[in-house]
Amino acid sequence: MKTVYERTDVVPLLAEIFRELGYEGTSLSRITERTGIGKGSLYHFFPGGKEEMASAVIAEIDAWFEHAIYRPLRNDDAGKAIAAMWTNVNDYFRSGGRICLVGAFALDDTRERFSAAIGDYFIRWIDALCSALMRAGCTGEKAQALAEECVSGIQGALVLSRALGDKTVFTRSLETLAKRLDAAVR
Amino acid sequence: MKTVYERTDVVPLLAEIFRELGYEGTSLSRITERTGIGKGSLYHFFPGGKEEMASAVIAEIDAWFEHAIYRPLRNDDAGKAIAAMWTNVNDYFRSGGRICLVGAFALDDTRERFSAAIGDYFIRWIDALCSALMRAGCTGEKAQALAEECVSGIQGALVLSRALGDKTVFTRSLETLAKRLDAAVR
DNA sequence: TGCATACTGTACCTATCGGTACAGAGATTG
DNA sequence: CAATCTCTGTACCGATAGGTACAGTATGCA
Repeated sequence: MKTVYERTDVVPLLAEIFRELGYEGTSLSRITERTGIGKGSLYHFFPGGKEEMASAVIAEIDAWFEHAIYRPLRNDDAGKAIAAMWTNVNDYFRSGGRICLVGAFALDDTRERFSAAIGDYFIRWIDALCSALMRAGCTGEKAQALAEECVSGIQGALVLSRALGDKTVFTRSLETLAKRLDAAVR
Repeated sequence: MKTVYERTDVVPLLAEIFRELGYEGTSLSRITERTGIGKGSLYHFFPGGKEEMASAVIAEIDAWFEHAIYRPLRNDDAGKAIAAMWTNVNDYFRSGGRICLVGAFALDDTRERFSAAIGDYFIRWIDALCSALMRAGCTGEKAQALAEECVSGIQGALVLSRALGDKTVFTRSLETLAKRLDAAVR
């Protein structure tokens, strides 16, 4: 028996590996070892090699956030979209058990390879949240500051909860941030 | 002419390289390329190889924070120590131009190698800040939450400012956090 | 001055890195 | 059924990884 993959199947598997090992820490042999997918298949789907694999992963993550978080924040009822953001973020990051690939890539030299996509991911998150906050009654300045603080706070919470090996740090941080938005809006 | 190093001279040079390239991204040849220090010297100072180099770097960073930030927070006048923390943090991280090596190591698999030291660095920071806040009049619960929020917030600000390539994100975040502590204390 | 110690450069080792080439297997289509 | 297209496994490539061995050069101290 022999498993046949499509590109679509492979990207999420790659995502988990890049997330855990980082860009430099991810080797083709580790990918094969953990997924069973050989070089032949990998280079068939991603002729650009490792860099294209990571690019595809970032693009998929970006698309998920766009659909599940950014678009609702921009278009739907502000209060509901913000509430949905918190539950989606908590689920996506497995209550602190999963890190943010995009944030991790931003920290080291890997950033140079993907700086445009990395910047975009965060700027669009902040802009979308800012838009929701303004529709909910915040002034532009206040909304911008709060949005930045939330996105930054989520990243910090991921770092700290992983550093301490304590997921409750993440969930607690999320609650604090959510309350702060709530207080600013009502 | 020939430069002769001591271990003490080498550690800060290594620190900057690990910071920029990450643990996996740092190779011995890159170290030699950027410092002029050859393998002979490196393995003389660090017989345990790359892992011992990174360990030494973490230990030095930890010692710096202990001396410049944690100890004052625990022992000196609370208000002054907190104020000093903010300026020291801003200087140390070059207003967002430099990342936190310990936080970066926490994010990927590198964490497994240094988890004890990583956890320690953050737990001691939080404890020290918590102690200062309590001496300044906060209740234990409130102090703990604020301390966690500040340390986490600094990490998030580093991630976000680097992701956006915008140092003002970092300095602005620091100001917001500082004001929040100030408000809680007075 | 002589000797031990601290440091450095070079040559070399094996394992693995990312990447390429390509023939063959399976399914899809005419 | 034949031809085509998509996917896969294997064998390879040169380059570089981390690490070792060791002779040579400074340096500090008696």
